[in-house]
Amino acid sequence: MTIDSRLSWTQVRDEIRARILNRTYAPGDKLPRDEDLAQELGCARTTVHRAMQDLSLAGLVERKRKGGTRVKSDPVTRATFDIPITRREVEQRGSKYGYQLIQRSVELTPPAIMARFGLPTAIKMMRVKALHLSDNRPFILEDRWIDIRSNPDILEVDLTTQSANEWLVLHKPYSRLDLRFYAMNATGEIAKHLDTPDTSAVLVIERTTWIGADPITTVQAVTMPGYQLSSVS
Amino acid sequence: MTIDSRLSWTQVRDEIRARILNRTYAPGDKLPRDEDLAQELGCARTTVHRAMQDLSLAGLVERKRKGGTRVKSDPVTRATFDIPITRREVEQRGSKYGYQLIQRSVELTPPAIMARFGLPTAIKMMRVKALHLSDNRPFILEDRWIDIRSNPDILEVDLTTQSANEWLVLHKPYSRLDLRFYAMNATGEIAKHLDTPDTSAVLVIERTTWIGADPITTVQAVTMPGYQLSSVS
DNA sequence: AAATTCAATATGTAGCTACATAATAATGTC
DNA sequence: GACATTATTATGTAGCTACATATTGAATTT
Repeated sequence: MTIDSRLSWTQVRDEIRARILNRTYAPGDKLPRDEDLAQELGCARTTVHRAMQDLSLAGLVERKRKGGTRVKSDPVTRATFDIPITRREVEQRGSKYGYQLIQRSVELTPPAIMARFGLPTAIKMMRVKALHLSDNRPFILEDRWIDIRSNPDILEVDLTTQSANEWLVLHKPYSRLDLRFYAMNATGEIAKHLDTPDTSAVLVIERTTWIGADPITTVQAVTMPGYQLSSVS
Repeated sequence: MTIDSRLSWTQVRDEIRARILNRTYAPGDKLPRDEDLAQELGCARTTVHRAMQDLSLAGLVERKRKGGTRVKSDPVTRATFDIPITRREVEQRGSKYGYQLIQRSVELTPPAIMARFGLPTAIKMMRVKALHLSDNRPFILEDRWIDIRSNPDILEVDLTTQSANEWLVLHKPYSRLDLRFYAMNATGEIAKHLDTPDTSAVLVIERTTWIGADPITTVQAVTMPGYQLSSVS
């Protein structure tokens, strides 16, 4: 867009955002209709619409058909995070990637895993424990459960050389994702695999995916001490 | 849109996504031009454009003017997180919110804080340590630095009753945000304030904001043991 | 008065045109 | 051949029209 021509949708968005932070439109208030704002700012309704969509995505406003647009009463900081494939993450840091399969079995899901998927009863799933290495040092320890009903082909994959992480991300689309982060003290077995002192604090990434209503996989990825996650710019 | 009429942009997006996961368009491949895809799928270029924008935002493809669209070679899991104002977070869990100011001073920024902002030299900033309580139990301990050049009015705010967290979020817009999560062992002073055994693992949220190139504030928020962050659906 | 129906309304979506912009490819000049 | 200039091309943006859809609120019926 040209600077001195009409307003671009980003400019409109910034103007509205400024007004919200100005208290011109206070938290909980109803904003003017798109069309009125468009007329006031001298642009088309589509432009205001685009701006509003962005603000809505950013969590600043809430829109409802007919109901109009209102400023969210409790502002939140919304940020995006990228969780790359572990191999790529290691390689992008300029380190050598390594992978070790620790365990591969078929087991009945314990209650904790059923809870993650929201399953009412226990079923048999494939369980894979593996260690990702960076320059031959432990990097991430993963404990994964895979639903063999929705992914029977995983049984054919050679998991001694290829990580289930990578195979699933590349071959299994998901429609729903739950990601959560928390801290824990590395206990006996985990501390041993990560080669770290007992009770050292580690960041855990828990990732569960479904396709439709069917579970695909859930992983608990325990990162090495000092690991840090940062938002995408 | 009507089901049996033309394709909606979400349908187009899903179709393209399916093809990417199908390996019809493999990682690194160049996708057809928007216009060609539009013709093939029987919709307008704008519709394909919208779909592509979404896929680009989701991190699945990369677009460049003239260069066209290509499938990102290393797929990532992208998720969004909301960091609410602490008071709201506590209240939404149905607990009573409490707040205690621990320290309020003006100090020269140590190297660690300069690094967070990318400052070349040390400057004087306001430092605020405070404890957020949930049902009278420690919930989050924050150690905050505020640039008094860009926020002189913070000096007038009574921080014994109102948290700087809330005041800043409500009154200070930011143009750039850096969020990072990591785990640490609660040390002496932190463990004491959080009323938790020494060395227990805690999740730390570090949040730094700028307006333009100017620093606004940076916080290290140490959460209580067991705290968990989860992605928005 | 309660329930149902229906009209009004604000946002959501699709398609079209026109032009802007950035990156590449082709061309011309020295 | 190296460099600068220009044309080409694919995506990005803005505006318009038309219609879809959800929700509110008024009108109507029971």
